[in-house]
Amino acid sequence: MAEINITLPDGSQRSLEEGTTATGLAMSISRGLAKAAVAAEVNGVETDLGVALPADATVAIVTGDSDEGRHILRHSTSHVMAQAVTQLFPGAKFSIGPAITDGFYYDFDLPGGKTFLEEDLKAVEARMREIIKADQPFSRSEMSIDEALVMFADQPYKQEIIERVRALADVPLDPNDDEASEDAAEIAVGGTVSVYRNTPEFVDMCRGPHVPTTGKLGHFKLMKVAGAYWRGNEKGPMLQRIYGTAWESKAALEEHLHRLEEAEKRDHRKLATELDLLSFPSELGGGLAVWHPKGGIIRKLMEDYSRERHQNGGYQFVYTPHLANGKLFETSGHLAWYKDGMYPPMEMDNGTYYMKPMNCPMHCLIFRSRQRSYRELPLRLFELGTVYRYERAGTLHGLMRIRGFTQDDSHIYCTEDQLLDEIASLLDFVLSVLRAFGFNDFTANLSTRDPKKSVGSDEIWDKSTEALRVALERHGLPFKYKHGDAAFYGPKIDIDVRDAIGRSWQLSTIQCDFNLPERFDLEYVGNDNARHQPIMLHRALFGSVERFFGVLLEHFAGAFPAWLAPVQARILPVATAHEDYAHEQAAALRAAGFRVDVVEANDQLGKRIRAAKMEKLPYVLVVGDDDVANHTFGVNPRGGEVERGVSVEAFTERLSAEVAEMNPEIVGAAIAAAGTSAG
RNA sequence: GCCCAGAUAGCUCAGUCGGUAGAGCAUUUCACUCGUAAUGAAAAGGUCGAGAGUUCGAUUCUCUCUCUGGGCUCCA
Repeated sequence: MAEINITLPDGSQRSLEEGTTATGLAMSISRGLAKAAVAAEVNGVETDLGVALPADATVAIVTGDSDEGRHILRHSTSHVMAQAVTQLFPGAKFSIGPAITDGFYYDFDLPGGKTFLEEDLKAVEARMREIIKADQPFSRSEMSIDEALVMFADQPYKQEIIERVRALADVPLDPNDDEASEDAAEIAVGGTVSVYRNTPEFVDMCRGPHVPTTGKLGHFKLMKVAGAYWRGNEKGPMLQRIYGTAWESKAALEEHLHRLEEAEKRDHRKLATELDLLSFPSELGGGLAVWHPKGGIIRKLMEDYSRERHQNGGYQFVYTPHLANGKLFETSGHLAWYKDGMYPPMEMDNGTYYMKPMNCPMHCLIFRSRQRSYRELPLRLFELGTVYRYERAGTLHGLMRIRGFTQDDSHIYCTEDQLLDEIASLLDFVLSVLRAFGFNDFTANLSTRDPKKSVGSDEIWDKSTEALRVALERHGLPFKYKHGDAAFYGPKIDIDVRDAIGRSWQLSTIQCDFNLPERFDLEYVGNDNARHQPIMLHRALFGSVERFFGVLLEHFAGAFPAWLAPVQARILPVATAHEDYAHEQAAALRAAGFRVDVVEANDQLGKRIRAAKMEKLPYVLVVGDDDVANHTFGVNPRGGEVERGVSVEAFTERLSAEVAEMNPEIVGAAIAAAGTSAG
């Protein structure tokens, strides 16, 4: 019997009998590995375990607990779901069923326009478990495009995908290019179509690989049903999408479900209600919020901090109205590009007015209000500008997607020579402000031109994209490209931050704009006494104050750091006799610049402490006989141990330090104030 | 905008197979004055999201609208 040589990922070599499969290889290494294996990587290509290994190949066994392995488990589970659905709902048409983050989905079109109900999901899940128990093989075969069309004669969505394969057969596939290529790349291998058959009745087109048998699967849960457009096309048919999650073990599945519960607990909409921060009265209309006092104070602190930093950063403060004549947005081009996203026009005596959907055109008017010199550049205009956008009803989501919101918006006008330095220092500024709010993990995206949705010459786009790239590299911030993701007027850098439970949020943005200066005829007089067009940068750090607040709320799970907490300390007198002392100390702390309240002894102490803990206050101060006698507090910090007999001065200092730690610049003032009045 | 599911007291929810509703917490009052996560009692609190239809009668069934949730699409 001939032998073949296999190289393992660690570089070691093995001799195996010719015809040995990846499963055989895994078995020869260890039984445990064979059990955990879901696929193999042969010479860098993911392959089914059951394929005979070629000679002199480098082979890695893919196990279910790796990212690639989970991807295969999930995708295989989606096939099982499609089989279950076609069995339970004869005549069901199915389209695509990819693996996604944490799970998978499959899109279906049920006969007679039927939709899945909650009970249907349970039935599908039960049938899936039967299929898994039956340990059906996933057997691969390849066929020509014409054969595939016959095989899927009653599956119109599959037919459409096969036709795409045909159309793209001579074109090299670029999975990044568009969705069509992506589908085609999934199933096409060199002009043929590969399919996987589970039973004589059920076969699905797929490039693979898959687990060898359905018995390898099982740690899954169907999560929800949702509508989804075929091929993502709003004008196309609406399919029924079932989402599921799948993992390599029961423990991993449970951990995932637990994470979802934790995320739900810190949902900003839930916390906003529980902590009395803000609400969305239905009387106001969708996507519009009112801020209650406790949410209001946090917002004020965020805005104050932002203003302070901008003032120190060389920005100048401007204010602009919420309404403008439509001609302004015609000039800016926004009316042409985003009319559908703007509130309907108001006809008035001398024209048609619109709520402003952004601040930039007005800032351009400020720039243009008089002749500008190069000596003024870079000119940085800053405004907490409230804008109104008619977000489509189905897209609204708490504070994250809202119809009236406030941007911490700035427009920077500079010369071409200044551009790189300006962007690089802007990156420092952005990250420094984000760090003050407790974020430490950043990644950047560089969005490039979408030729179908953009204005301006290639030269200008190339130049500005290059400027952003160089600035990112010079700054050393790692970044990824998002091709075609830019706004119509120029490329942009987005900053994603990771929150306390690992979720990523897109917050800050820096955008290059060669378009508005042109449209508004902006110019400055250079040192050559000639007129030049400035370059314009748009940037926002929070993005929207509302959204940033929502992200903070979820990041801290409502337990705001001391500098942002609506109430920093609550004093609880043990009994009525200690109320005077409690009020005196509260007044002193307030005079020192802290936010402190008192809850009198009408309820039992334990109950009042519980209430304060539910409000997630940083400090609860209990005062009784000892404290009145010794000028002390019983300090009960959030998440810490109770300390009795802490002197008033020591506590004041501690709170000052804590506030200052998070926010060095603003809180300096509070420390100074505490130093003078607490002594 | 599209698909699906919802809307009952300030909050979280139960309930009415069609006969106008109930709990816990919160609120108010009274008693208790207490040293670190729920003292007891009482009261008050609802056009059962809005409008229309069916019906002797609608919070309940039907339709429309508004708002909300999960997705899709979109996101200057």
